[in-house]
Amino acid sequence: MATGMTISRAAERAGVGVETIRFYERRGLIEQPVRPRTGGYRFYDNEVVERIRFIRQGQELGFSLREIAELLSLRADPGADCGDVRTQAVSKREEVDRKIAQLQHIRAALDELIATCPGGGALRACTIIDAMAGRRVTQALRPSGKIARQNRTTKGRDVKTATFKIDGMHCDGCARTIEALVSTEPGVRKATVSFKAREARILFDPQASSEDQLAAAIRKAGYSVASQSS
Amino acid sequence: MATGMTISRAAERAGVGVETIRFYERRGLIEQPVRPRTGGYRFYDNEVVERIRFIRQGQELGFSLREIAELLSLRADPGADCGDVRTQAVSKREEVDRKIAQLQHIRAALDELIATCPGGGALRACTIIDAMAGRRVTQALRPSGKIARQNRTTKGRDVKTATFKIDGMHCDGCARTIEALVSTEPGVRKATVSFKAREARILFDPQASSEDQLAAAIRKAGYSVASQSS
DNA sequence: TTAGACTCCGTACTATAGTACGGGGTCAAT
DNA sequence: ATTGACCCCGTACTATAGTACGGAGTCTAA
Repeated sequence: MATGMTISRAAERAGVGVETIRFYERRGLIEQPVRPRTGGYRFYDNEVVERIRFIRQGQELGFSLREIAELLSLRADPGADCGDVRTQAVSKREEVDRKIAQLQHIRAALDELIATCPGGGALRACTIIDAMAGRRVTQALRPSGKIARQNRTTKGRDVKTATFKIDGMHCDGCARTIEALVSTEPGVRKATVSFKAREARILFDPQASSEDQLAAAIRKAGYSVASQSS
Repeated sequence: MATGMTISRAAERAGVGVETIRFYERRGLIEQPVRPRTGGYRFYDNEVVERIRFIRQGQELGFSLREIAELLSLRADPGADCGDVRTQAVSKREEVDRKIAQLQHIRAALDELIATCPGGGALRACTIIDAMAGRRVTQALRPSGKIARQNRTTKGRDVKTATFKIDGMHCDGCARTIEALVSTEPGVRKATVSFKAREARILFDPQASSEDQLAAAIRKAGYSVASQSS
């Protein structure tokens, strides 16, 4: 393989600009390249291209140039203090593991979002934040319904039914989303939302909540409540 | 749970500065907080704290504020076409997968470095670059059994399963990388790569692609395909 | 040997993501 | 009512990571 290329060729191969290579050189991220004489052109080999690619990759993964420099300077030389290098490498590995775990978290949240969106998914994950929180706080109120309605025998219970006309739903998934979200409001016994009828029917305890509160909860999610009747 | 705190409390909880919150607000990353009157103090709830934490996390993982805003705006609700949100979420998930694969790659390289270091053994992997390169270049072409079967689904669409033996993978990250890359090829329905079995199983439409094309895609990434079905 | 492409170097400029400042307003406790 | 801590807003400054510029030097092929 032709080892030896000008700066522009190396830049092209690594997918960066010429100036970027010079910049990395100044920052000490890549060593001073070979040069025929002082003032002559720099010459690069594939190793440097590899190194630059690694730098870019590291940046995409959220490492700063300083951190990348640290990674690059980890070398298993005889002569360098192995224990020290090892310690550093282990701590870097921990950081990498942390990042992987966080990404897996986000990935799972996206999965949930994808499952929720096109209608059919019954989970109440409207945004990634919800989806991420949902998987931290264990599913306390799954739409299984039984547990949610368990502790109602304490007081003499009034039960009221509110019917809202809702605009802004785009699919059955939206209806499911609203159901889930309304169900988290205090005092709500049952929520049935129909996408087709553009209507929400909510069974709730008027001592724990009110039509206004429920409507506000629905509006907060970005839907508009056109009319409310009890 | 105390819902309602001043900006400094929210900043403290989220682990950022007060100015940062105002900055995110200006950038539209967090919504305008509730305020008693115009000119009054902002009031935040835990949701916002959660959101800010998510932003910071995203940054540590190499997402820009713009990208994070995109992630945050993915919501299964009105205003946006559900199909579109889904598409975006899927593409974000792909990006997350790519990052995870790269990190697993780096992780494996660090492992190698750690393993190499303290022993006085042969030090072939001196730096991470070496360790990373080492897991791409391996070249051991040895033909083994080729398995391919043609399937006809109920719709009459041709679906073929190709199984490749792959050499050169050094960790699970490599397997994820190949999966991701093969999935971008036209006509590919599903790609499953096992690091342990050194095997790729690809479900594809033979009218849109071919075994040769798929194998070429894998080779292009630096792995070697030991056997390929026809 | 000369034109044209490429490279050298230092310096200046840009984008992103905050951080700091300062003159004033708000709030809760004394 | 006053004080002191906190907050408001706009603007200015900083760090990181490049990018661009421009005049001069280098290479190479005709």
